[in-house]
Amino acid sequence: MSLIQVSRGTRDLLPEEIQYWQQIEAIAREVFSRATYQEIRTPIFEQTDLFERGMGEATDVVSKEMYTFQDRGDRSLTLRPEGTAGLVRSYVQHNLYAQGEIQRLWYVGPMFRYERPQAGRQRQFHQVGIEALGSADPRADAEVIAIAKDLLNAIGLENLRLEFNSIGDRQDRLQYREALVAFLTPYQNDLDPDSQERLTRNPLRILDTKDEKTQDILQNVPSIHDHLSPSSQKRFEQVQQLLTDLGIDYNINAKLVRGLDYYTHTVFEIQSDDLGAQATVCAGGRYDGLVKELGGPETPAVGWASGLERLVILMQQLQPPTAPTLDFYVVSRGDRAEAQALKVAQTLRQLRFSAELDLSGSAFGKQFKRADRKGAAACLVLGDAEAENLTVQLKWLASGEQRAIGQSELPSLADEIRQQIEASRALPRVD
RNA sequence: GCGAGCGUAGCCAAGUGGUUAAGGCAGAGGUUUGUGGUACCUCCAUCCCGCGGGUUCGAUCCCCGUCGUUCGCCCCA
Repeated sequence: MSLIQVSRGTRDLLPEEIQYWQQIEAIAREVFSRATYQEIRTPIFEQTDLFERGMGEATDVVSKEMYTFQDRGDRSLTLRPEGTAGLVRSYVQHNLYAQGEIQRLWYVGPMFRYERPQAGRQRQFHQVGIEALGSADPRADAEVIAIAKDLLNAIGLENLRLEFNSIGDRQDRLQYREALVAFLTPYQNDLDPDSQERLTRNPLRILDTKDEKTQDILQNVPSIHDHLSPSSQKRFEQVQQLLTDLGIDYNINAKLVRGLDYYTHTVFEIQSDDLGAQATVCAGGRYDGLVKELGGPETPAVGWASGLERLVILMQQLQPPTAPTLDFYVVSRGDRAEAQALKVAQTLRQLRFSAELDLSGSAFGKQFKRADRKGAAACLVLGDAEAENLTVQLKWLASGEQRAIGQSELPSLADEIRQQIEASRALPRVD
């Protein structure tokens, strides 16, 4: 037997887990809309060029992690590895910049990277993110960070660290890059192999290596902060002040750089200790050059993305899954009764009760056993006698009390029954 | 792409180079053919221990490969 299973690095979200996803999505919607961010949905695949230009061809994501394919028209398409590039493409394509000085947008959806799966990392994974396009105001930086924190707190996560840094503008970074290479070149042969490779390709990335020997060498490395222009330095300080004013704790991390080329000035990560090796639950920063790079007008922007799988892992550590509540379990036996039971179940649902219909046709005893296991508040019972006179037995499972009511009485009794359901949930069961 | 561990029923899980591969949960049926939660009984891997190949008289157990998975590296959310 060769059963077809999910592809490597993808997985099914089964009902037991999905409640966490729905909870996060609901909270995100609420938090974002309160901050006047609007949802945007863009395609899951885009032209490959978009990501190459947007994220930088030398980045790992672009150079080795993209799901790229030719379609039947021989176009090179790529499953989006992140959300920002597509969102900015849409912003430019639809001239959203013409509609106002700032666009606040959010998105959620699947992203794809060809990587080796491990804890908190899938090939198809999901991100939720926000972007504020059109403002260079440091308050925009602080706002998006504050919203990230609001979201994570609303989900119930604590013990998170905000790592914060400025990597300046292009000029600052070019200068710093030279200084960095000048500093590291004498140690070239002592660096770990990856870092040696990066020395020519992307020296800033050496800073956040986990290799201990390389980190030792980096003890006295020149700081990016000494290479920020006065205006970059000022921005950096302003954002810090705003965060402090908001009561948001942060840790300035001069070695925090990010993997994508488009970042400028503010970069940050929010990390958790409870995730194994993949500590980052939310990351982002400012990207003042990206809109122009993708053919739009010079437009400053700032945003972040958060990995839903990682948020779900943390949530599952905090709250046990909750079973859905059930108002009614509809029990029936006999041809006429069974037919009426379906109608009764539909009536209950139209009256906005939850109701499960037992379809087994097994003995009443079995059906009650199931009702009990499902945690129903009450049963409606139909047998031959009830079918005959169009009644139904209403039985409360906690107390065992039972009375006959007419099937047509259900609508007029709905409010009373609803109150009793509330009450019965609060009561311990009677033996 | 690299390294290490793991792969026995729907789930958890014991086990052995050789007759019927423990146990638990879940599930089905029954004791209780119109009334539930406990208890008890029965059933639930008999081309079979991920798949393919090898060693062996004989492999679920040893070896190789492969796929999957877990954790880590790289990188990232």
